Amino acid sequence: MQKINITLADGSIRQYDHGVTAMDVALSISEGLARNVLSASVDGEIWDASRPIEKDASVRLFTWNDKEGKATFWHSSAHLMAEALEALYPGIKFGIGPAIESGFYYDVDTGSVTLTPEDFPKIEQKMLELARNKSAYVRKKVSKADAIKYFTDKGDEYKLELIDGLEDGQITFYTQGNFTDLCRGPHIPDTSPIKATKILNLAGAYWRGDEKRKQLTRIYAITFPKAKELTDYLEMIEEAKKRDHRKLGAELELFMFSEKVGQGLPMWLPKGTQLRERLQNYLRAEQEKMGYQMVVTPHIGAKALYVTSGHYAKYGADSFQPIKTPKEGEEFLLKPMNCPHHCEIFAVRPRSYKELPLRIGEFGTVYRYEQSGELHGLSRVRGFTQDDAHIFCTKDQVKGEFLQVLALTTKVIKKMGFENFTAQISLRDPENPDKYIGSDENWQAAEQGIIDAVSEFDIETVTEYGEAAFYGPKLDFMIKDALGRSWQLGTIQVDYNLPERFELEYIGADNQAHRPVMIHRAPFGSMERFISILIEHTAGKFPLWLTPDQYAILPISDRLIPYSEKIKSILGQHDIRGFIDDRTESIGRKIRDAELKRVPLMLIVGDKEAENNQVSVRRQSHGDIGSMSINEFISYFEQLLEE
RNA sequence: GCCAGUGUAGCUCAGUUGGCCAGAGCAGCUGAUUUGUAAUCAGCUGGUCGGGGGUUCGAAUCCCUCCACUGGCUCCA
Repeated sequence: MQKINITLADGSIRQYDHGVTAMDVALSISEGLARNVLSASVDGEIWDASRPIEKDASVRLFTWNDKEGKATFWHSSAHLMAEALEALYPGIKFGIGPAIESGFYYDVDTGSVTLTPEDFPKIEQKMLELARNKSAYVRKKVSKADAIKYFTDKGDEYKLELIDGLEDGQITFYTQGNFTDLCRGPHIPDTSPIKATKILNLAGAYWRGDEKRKQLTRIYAITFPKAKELTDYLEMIEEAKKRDHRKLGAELELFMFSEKVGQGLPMWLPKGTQLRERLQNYLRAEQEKMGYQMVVTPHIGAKALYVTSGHYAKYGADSFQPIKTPKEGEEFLLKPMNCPHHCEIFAVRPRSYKELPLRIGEFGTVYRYEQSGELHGLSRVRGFTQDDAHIFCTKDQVKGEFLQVLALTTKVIKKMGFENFTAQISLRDPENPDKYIGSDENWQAAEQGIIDAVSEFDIETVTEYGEAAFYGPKLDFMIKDALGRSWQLGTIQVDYNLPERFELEYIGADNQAHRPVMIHRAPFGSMERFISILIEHTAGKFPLWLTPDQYAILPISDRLIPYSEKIKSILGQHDIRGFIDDRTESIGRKIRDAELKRVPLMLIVGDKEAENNQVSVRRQSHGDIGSMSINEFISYFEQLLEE
């Protein structure tokens, strides 16, 4: 028997018989490992653990603890769900059924039947019942003709369309139990590890993502190898619901919406406004240290401005339509972007190279028409404020400026308590050049500028093609919140195009006119979206420096109100802000309400404290800290502020 | 915008197959209580049941339509 060399993840090389499977390899290492292997990669390609390896290869084994192992597990679960659906709803047709970040979905055409959440338990039961059969996932190569015949007989036009796009000789089917699917694989060895399952929700999804085509029913679900993991997952979902910024925003009176004002138009209540302005003040101060200058521009601009910038051609039809002056009929647009205004500020007078880089910042409120179905709390709205700035610089300065923005952004994100973040480099889609404006040379220069700058900065990056803005490539910051969910935050964009469109120039040292480069950047992205993420990340327990009320003084009885006022005034002199709960309520009640309002520090004052010039300190979600003098409290506070 | 779902008091929710003046808790108001580390007690106020139209002797309940919200899809300068 011919032998082949298998290189394992730890770099060791072992010899096996020709045709060995990853499962055999695992078994040769340990039985426990073999039990847990879900899939493998062979020379970087994800394979079934049961697929024979026919040449020297480097093999990695994936279990539930690997991202790849989970993906295989969920993909196989999608097939299991499909089998269950076919058993319960004969004639059902299938679109695609991939694994996603948490779980999987299958797009199905149920014909005349409409699925509802009441159907979920029976689908779940059927899945578990089928899983217990320990059906193997069997891979089979099929010819294109046979594949077409199979799905023609079955009457599944979606699969036929998928097959149409595949090459003969590359088509594989997978069968488990009574269900056969067109599938590239890989799959887990058999259905038995699928021990817990939950159908999560239903949604409409266009076939192949095309809104002109038929809408299928997308069934989202998740499965686990252990029942406990499902319970934990469902608890996490519950926790996420509790932290939902729409719920907390209303409870903490941060912001509101009103039907009368209009969809997607948030209004900031006093507490939310405090929070937001504190964030802005912080960012403004950081930016001013870095040489930014603030400006203010109007909320509307002449239509011609956006024709010049190219935004009108690109988005005009899908925007709020122009408003007109009553007599002259001149057209103005609600400002969807600040950059054209800032370009005009640059052009206010001839600029010298000595002024560059010129960093123009604005907390600019913009209005964008978002489709009604897109609106979501504060994270997707029609009127929002960007923490925007545009840096006008020379080509030689781009890298340095980009690095400065990277430094600013990471500093700000860390200050907000996010530890876990990565950068996504968003480049052009090489297959769709028409989506973009500007010359190839400019794009190349801009893309290379980003890549060069980021390579010098210590940050984990991923590159995505087709995610660039229409006028230039971007670097987007992705953060992970306390529940492990990913969010896109701020962005940095290098732009050679707008300066050209606005014919911006500066006079160089050579006394010649040159075109500046523009960097667009917004560390938070928008105040609205950022605050929505911050609320969910902190569950409403904002950092002490940022929170609207830092303390609540809770007098035990009404006669302690004068003493409470004295404390409040002393704390005010130290820039410590808060309020007195002067209601005639029990102390238990006042504590409960302050806890629910997420007030970080509660100062309970009774006769004892008043006699000794003390306060009894209680920390939100920590409990009783003990009594201390007012000065001691101030140092305690300042110490907490440092943390 | 599309698919599915939801819409009862400021909030959370009850309201059997259509049938007396639509209910509760919390919040609010009034009064009493002056309280020691997560809800003091009592009374009261509050709803054209999302808007409009229809079916019916009778609609919160059934139908149509519009609006908003929720979960997705598509989109995101």
